Amino acid sequence: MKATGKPAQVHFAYQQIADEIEAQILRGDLNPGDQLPGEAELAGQFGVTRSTLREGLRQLESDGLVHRPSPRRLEVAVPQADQLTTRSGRAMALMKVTFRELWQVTMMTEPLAARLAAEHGTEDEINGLQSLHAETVAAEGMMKRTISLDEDFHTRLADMGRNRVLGLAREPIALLLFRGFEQIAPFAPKFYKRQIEAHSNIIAALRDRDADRAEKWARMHIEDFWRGAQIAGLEDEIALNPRALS
Amino acid sequence: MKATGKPAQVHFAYQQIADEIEAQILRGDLNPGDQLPGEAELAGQFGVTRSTLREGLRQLESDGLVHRPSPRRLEVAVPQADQLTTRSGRAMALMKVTFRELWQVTMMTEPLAARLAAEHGTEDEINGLQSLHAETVAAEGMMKRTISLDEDFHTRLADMGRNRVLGLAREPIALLLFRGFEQIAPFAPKFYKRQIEAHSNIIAALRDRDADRAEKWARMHIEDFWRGAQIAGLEDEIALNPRALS
DNA sequence: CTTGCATTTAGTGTCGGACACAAAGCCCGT
DNA sequence: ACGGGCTTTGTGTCCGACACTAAATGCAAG
Repeated sequence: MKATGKPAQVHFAYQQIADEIEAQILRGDLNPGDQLPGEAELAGQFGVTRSTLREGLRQLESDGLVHRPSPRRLEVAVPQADQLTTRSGRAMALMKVTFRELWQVTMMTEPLAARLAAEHGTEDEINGLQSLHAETVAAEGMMKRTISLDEDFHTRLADMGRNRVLGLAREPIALLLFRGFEQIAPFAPKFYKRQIEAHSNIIAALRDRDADRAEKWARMHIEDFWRGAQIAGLEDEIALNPRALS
Repeated sequence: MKATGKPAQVHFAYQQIADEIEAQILRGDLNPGDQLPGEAELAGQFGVTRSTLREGLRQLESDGLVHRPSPRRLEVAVPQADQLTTRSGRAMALMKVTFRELWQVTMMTEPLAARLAAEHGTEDEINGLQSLHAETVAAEGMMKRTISLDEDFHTRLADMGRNRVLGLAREPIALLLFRGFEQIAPFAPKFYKRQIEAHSNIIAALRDRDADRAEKWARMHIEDFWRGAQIAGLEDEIALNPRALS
């Protein structure tokens, strides 16, 4: 039976500072884009030295709650996905998650992304996807380029669904999984073609606003990927490549 | 076209320190549990002052890569979920995501969690879930307690599936969504009973190792939740309560 | 020789002051 | 009015210092 909020250990000054500013941001007293006073002034406000205050700021900065557009300006940051993506990616890397775990989840996220994209994607976005797909076709056989384009394709597809929660959740997972293509491509060269087929079918389904078909093809696409992983014997291999993050 | 790794801006000493130690951890030169030297020694190693080094440490600490079990001991941390959960939760809060977005994703994660739990959960875990469920039944009508127990139920269910990726991805989302029960309960008192029914059916399915049935009941459970949200008119409301995080 | 307590010691958290360097603002001569 | 040089302001880094506490050590009693 734990209470709602737990202030817990707050002896340390730098921690209190970070917590206080964080609270102000969450509470809405400070809004993304707002500029904060200089370090000297802030330090004065909180009654600590600059050194101490700076430690608190570092923490907020690395939490992505504030950032410095120029060294001169310290402002409240708008949370950005890639920030979280690296964090989760690192965590999963350290946890040594397997391809199986990544795949099980991706089997849900990508079909959902495709479905939502079919429902909400605009004409322009579909056209953008189409031209991206053209690049992919042209890059057949070029592994690294294909991976990069594939990541891009799926990320854009997810963005089209107008669901930021899905975008946030799937990005780090999909990234890690798709990167595994590097290890399966040598075993299954024909997967280039199957990927191209799947992508173009997804695009066609989007054009028809056929959510079911989009979802189905996305599912088949990811299933295909799994077959490749099986051929390469990766099912329970650890999915990284720590230096892939850096 | 972006290259793979981008070291980018690294003029700042504290940043370089954080990056270097992070790299050592990711690379495996430092493993979770390893103790690091004292600040003075580290500062000497990197050729900076303690103040500067400390700023780097703060950053690593807030990244969850190192932590202090006692103020005296600084060691490489094992990445823990709740760390990421607060981060993502905060991000979604600031993004002002809607219940709809949360629900759409949860409609995928919880059924998958139930399915995997049916496949991999141990007898002990199922019993644990059962007694948790008993508490929930006893708490019928007590909103806050019910919410807390519900969160716990679903988290445990997810843990049973032996998929850490799913656990990581769903936790912050489910937390935010379920907390919305606080706003729907007043409108739909009968949902206490429906929740109890769903949970006990899920448990029964787990006992029978019936993945399909477990998945189905989980889906119905979340659908029910959505109906409640509709009754309360929350569909496109912002899902928080910033102080729910604290 | 082991155990319990007091003491030393090492290390963290915080302070205050200081300086170089860069950007933002200001001033002035043409 | 305008551009270039000067001043101001603020960050990044350094240095030295001190209180407080937890770990290590030494000492005394069993």
